[in-house]
Parts: sequence; structure tokens; C-alpha cells
Amino acid sequence: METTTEEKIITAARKVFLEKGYAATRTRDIANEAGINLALLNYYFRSKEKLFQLIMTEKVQQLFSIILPIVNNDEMTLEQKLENLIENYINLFILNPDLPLFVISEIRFNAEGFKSRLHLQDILENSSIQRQIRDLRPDVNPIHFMTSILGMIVFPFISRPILLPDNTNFASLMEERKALIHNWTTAILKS
Amino acid sequence: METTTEEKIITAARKVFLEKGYAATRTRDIANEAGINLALLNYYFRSKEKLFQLIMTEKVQQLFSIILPIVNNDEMTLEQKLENLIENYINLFILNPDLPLFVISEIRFNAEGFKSRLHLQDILENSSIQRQIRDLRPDVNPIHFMTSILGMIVFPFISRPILLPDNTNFASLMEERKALIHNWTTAILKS
DNA sequence: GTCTATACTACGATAGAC
DNA sequence: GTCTATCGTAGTATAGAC
Repeated sequence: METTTEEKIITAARKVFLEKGYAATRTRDIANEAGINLALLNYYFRSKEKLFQLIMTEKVQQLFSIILPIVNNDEMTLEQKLENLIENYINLFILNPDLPLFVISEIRFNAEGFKSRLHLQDILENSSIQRQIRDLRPDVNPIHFMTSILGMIVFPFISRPILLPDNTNFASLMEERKALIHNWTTAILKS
Repeated sequence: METTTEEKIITAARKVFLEKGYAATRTRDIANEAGINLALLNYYFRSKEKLFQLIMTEKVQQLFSIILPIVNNDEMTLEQKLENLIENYINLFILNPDLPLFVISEIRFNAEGFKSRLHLQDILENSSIQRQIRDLRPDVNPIHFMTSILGMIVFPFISRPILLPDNTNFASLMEERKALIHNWTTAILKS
């Protein structure tokens, strides 16, 4: 075991917070999962809230580090951006199936805090990708294309516990989905 | 005030649970919101868990009472079913914007319980709508169409706190979205 | 049915020995 | 740094008067 105590706690916190969410998580569960004492957790991170912020920041960055470099990239065509979004997000979610629902659920409880920190709406507003969409389809509010594209990518992962059977090979289903979404997004941009 | 105490508690519970989720809700908050005493809440509903089940059942039914009568309706064409889904779900979510994220988030913490009760996968499997989709597009797993259609409908409501600015008139944006999704779903079924 | 008071437990956090 | 023990509080739930 090469990992430090601090790393063990963070790894455990990541697991428990993602599984249960902030409110349902017990710091004792994190301590047990990490194989250390409860007191030690507070020694390293001072409070449950602080430890959570660490995990949450990490997960928000993981989620938005895909879309942020793309939206304002002037070197890429719209076609390339869509391909890139689909490929990278589906790969990310296959490896981290809890990620999207975790971030969406927890941001909801602190919507104002993250809105003021992230400015995602401002970033999308007048972004390169939004201009590209508007050039192609000046008749439609671009937010409708953005939400439809992202919805097709994200929704299977969010609704998986309700809609999708366990027995299917979920990963390969999502792999084959890449090409489909690619066709569908270009189709709706022309419809 | 014509409402009974029981109704006042349920109304308050509905509000608080939907806002905060089960784990973060305090029964004291519900009691305060209802304008009654904490002891009275337990007198009527025995426990927080029981009260929550009541609200959760109500919300799950609210959510699935739209899709369930449609999927196996042999009188409707696929076209009519899609139109119906889009119209009814967007209307429902405009009036209840917290509903989809609440149900999805909370089911996640008790996925097995609801899966065994709801059987939604079984219902979709070999359903009338799935046969209609397969007739039209035997080359694609119908689950991809279902998740894309539902994703386009639901995702704006789920991602609203992150993606969409407050100042826009959200309801009218969703109203105009109905016709767009209608076009887009028929477009992807033909692409 | 409705209240006040309280029992009981679980949780987050800290004190203090090592 | 790491532990045991414990404090203080907040949470669910109940007892018992009215």
C-alpha cells in the first residue's frame, strides 16, 4: 500500500459521496471505508462540508472539462465539435456512470453557489459553437439544439436505473450509440 | 381554511421533500411548513419513511401515468404516440419543474425497490410502441430511439439549474420546443 | 386530535493520551 | 499522525397532559 492516509480518505469520500450524495453520507462511513478512524478524517479535512467541496469540485471539473475547451474553439468545425462531445462524454460516462446524476443532483441543492462560480450560461452565450449553430439555423434558438444533443448523450446514463435492464451489456450499447447520435444530431440540424 | 390536518401535512411534506430530497429533509421542517407540531406528524404518519413513501408513490405515478397508457395502446399510431408524449410531458414539467429530477434522484437510492415494483423495462419490452419502432427501423435497437426521444423532452428540465439562464421565460421556451422535438423525433426515425 | 416535554439515538466534531 | 473516549447537538419518535 503506497497511498497516504489523505489519499485513502479522499478515495473513500469519493466513493461514498457519489453513491449516497452529501446529505445521506455519514462521515463514519467514509472513515470505515478508508480503514481509518473518524477523528483522523477531521484532523485532515476539518469538516464534512470541506471534504465534500473537494470531491464536488473534482467532479464538476471532470464533467465540464470536456465541454469547456470545445465550445469556444475556433479551430474546429461544428461537425468536429459534435463528434468530439459525443466521443468524449460517452467514454467518460462509461467509466463513471454515476458522475452525471451526482453532479446534477448535488448542484441542485446549491444551485446559486455553482451558478456564480461556473458561469456556464455566460460561456455558452455568444460562444463559438453557438454562433456556428446560429449560422446554420438562424430560425431556432440554439439552446434547443444544445439541450437536445446533450440530452441524447446524457439521458441514458441518468435514466439507466429506471429504463434500462441490468442484463444488457450497457457499455457496448453506449458504444454503438455514438454513431447513432452522430447521425441524429446532424439530421436535426438540417430538419 | 377547509383543509384537514392530514392534508396540511401532506402538502408540506410534498413541498419539502421535493425541494431537499429525503435525506436532507427534517421532519421539523415539514411540521413547521404545515404549521403544526412535530408530534402530530408522527401521530398521523408514524414515521418519516412512511410519509416519504406516500409522496414518492404519488410522484412516481404522476410521472409514469403519462407514458404507461401510451406504450401499449394499439389504437394509436407511432406518430400519435410521440405527439402525445411530447405534449403531455412538457405540460406536466412546466407545471412541476422539480418532478423529473426528484424522481430520478430518489429512485437511485432505492433502485432495486422501485425496479421490482415498477417493471418498466418489462413493460417496454415487447410493448406496442417498441414493435412500431422496430417495424420502422429494424436495424436499430429501439432503446436508442426511446432514450433519445425522452432525453430531448426531459433533459432541459433536469439541466435547467446548470444550463439555462433564469431570466428567460422558461415556460414559453418549452412551449416552442414541443414543435421542434416533434420534427426532430420524426427526423431521427427516418435518418 | 393537539399540545409540551422528553427519551433515545445518531451524527459531526474535539480533547487528550500515545 | 493516530487512536479512544466523549461532548454537544440535532434528529426521530414517544409519553402523557389536556
